[in-house]
Amino acid sequence: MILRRMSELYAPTLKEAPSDAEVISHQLLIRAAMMRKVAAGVYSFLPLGFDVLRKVEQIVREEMRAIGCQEMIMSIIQPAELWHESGRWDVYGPELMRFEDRHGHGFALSPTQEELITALVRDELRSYKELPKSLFHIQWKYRDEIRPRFGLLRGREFLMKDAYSFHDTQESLQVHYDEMARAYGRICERLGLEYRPVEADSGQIGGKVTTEFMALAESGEAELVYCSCGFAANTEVAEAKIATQIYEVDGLTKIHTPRVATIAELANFLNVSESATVKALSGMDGEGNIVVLFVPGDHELGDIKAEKALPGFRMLGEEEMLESGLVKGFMGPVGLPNGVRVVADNALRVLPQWLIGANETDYHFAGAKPGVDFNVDIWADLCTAKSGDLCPECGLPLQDARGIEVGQVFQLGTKYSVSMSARYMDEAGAEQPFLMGCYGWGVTRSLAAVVEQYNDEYGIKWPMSIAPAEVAVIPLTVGDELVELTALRIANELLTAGIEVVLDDRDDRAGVKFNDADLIGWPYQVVVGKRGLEAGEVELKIRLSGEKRSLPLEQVVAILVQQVADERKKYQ
RNA sequence: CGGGGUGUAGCGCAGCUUGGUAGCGCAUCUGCUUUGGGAGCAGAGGGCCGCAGGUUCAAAUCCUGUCACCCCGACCA
Repeated sequence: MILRRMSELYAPTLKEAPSDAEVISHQLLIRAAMMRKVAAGVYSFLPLGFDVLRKVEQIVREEMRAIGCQEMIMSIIQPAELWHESGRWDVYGPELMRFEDRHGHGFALSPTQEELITALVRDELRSYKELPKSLFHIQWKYRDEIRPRFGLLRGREFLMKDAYSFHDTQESLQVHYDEMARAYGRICERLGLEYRPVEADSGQIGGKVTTEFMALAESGEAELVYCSCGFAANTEVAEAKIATQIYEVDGLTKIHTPRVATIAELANFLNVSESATVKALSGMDGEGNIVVLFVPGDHELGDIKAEKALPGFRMLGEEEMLESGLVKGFMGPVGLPNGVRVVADNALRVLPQWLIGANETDYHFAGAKPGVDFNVDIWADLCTAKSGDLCPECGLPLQDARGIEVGQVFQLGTKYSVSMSARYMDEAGAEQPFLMGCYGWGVTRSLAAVVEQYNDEYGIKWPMSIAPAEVAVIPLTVGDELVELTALRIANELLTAGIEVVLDDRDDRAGVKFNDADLIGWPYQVVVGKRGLEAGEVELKIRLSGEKRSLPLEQVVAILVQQVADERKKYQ
């Protein structure tokens, strides 16, 4: 190894963050000279950021290889035919970045790699004897996001590890899926991430069984609920038990509620909690039927759940509501226009009387009884879960958190192998479609997630496992030969001991070096100054804990070697 | 895509209402001083005021278009 010198390093740090950087990881990665913006959602990595990126990548690589997943690399450029074959050229939508070559042939920049890998193996992976097989690569991905934002957290270009596995039995797929999930847990731990594996929706990728790995962070775009028993799920899919309250009256009672058109107003008007009310929403299912959905008043309809219950579902606009004879703000299940279907959330099954709109402006009903005053056509799980709802597994109240999705594992089943005719020959000589799994990990995103969790007012506090260097040696008092030589000697001895060192030999004032060291986030900082040397000491600062202590000059290298070794172990 | 906002030096911003020589802080360069928490003084360089039209004697400023970037966005219950 060669000693890295700050005087030669291209690391232009900034005092101020660019005005377009909103979240802390975006601001600090720019300020600490880790990266620079190229276009909306597109970034270049500078030397420091590149080193971090490579380290994250290496951890992911090691964990994949450790479970027998083989590394390869596939092209970013994919021919349109493959996407036509899987049917996703039309389905994937504008997020797919498309282009044509000079002959007018269509191509896409890969947003994911199911098509390419399936095409790659289908002709040559032919026998059950060769299964299972698991392959991965780490490659740039392109998704033309509607609104790129939050720096690396939602970019249009991002580095991703994606792995694909091929199996002949569900048991084999399950075994590998579980191995992957455990490997993902280890990656989180080696990156120092506080995380939770959560139940999730499989979205555009398809498939049924899936788990998301969430790095906990306030800036995260995903909401999740979790329980002390270990249950955790994305609020989009969590099947929480929702408690409702009864607003009890004697028989169906019409209440005059002038200008009380919202749940908050209704609860306030009758002085009851929102959970004692029932909320109505109007929409249209995929076949064009008008539907009215009912959920507990203190809950929100979940898009994904609505889509699951009523494929093709969408909300009605105001004009459509008028045309359908629905009364905005006062909808209810009693006295709906003919042909309107009633869909209700499962939580309302146990509510014997509903407090609900009367389908008449300025009126509500109390005591509306399902099965008596009206009928429910479909019961379904419709609500987005939230804190206070009860755990579906143990019944305790759930807590909520926000998270950054850093990885997701899927059991795809035969979705792509069927659509793309990828088959093997089984023991009986019959052709069968592969059972497939796919497993994504966001490399650039997890780098940002680490910064979201490891920062303070001064800058980044890298976990040692991915810091751009383990120790920074900082000579103060420029021009003092003893200081400079001592710092150089310490740096070289550390280097010889196999430690990654950077020497801040810049001709700058102490304040500049201290501030840059904290901003960049070197885990260990060794300060060599004239004052300390006169007492035979140098100072060690540990960025993560903020601890500072003086060390005898002759012992500093030995102590650091031990400390670094201990710190490394925490991330193995 | 709809709504809102912003484009002026590498970065952060003022100037625009009321048209009249392009400004400030940081950064950069030179010199001197300074040197344990983002130095001081003196000097210097750096601008297609996003782009294209238009109005005007005159446009960073007013008008039209366009591009880029940023923020918000089912919500009737």
